[in-house]
Amino acid sequence: MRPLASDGTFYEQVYAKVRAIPFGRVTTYGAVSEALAGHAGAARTVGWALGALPRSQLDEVPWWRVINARGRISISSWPGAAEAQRARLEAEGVAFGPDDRTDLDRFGWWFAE
DNA sequence: GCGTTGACTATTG
DNA sequence: TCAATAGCCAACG
Repeated sequence: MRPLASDGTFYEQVYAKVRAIPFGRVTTYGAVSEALAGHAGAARTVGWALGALPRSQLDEVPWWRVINARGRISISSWPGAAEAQRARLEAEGVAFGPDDRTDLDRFGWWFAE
């Protein structure tokens, strides 16, 4: 994997990575960041990139499969996004615990697994 | 080219 | 487990 944006902007690569997440699996912002930039420091940039995701791409990029390191949804981008994300994940078979947390040991997916 | 901005993460109390 | 802090990086204005 190339170190950084060489085939487009960083967040376009984020979109490509997110598209690679298989059905029924989730990953973390830090994992995407590490897969792209080689370190987890750009995790915020990943979130920022997904926040800049155009509506036309919302159905093509499975942004809902990207959550934080705790297996939790902490979206504040647009209202109702967290509920929509949870609904989509549950539709894919991803179970949420009583604390709205997913089991990363079961549903977590890493690019270098 | 610089300062601000975040859908983050790790650490500390 | 939660809250506050600090470090982090790329895009935007």
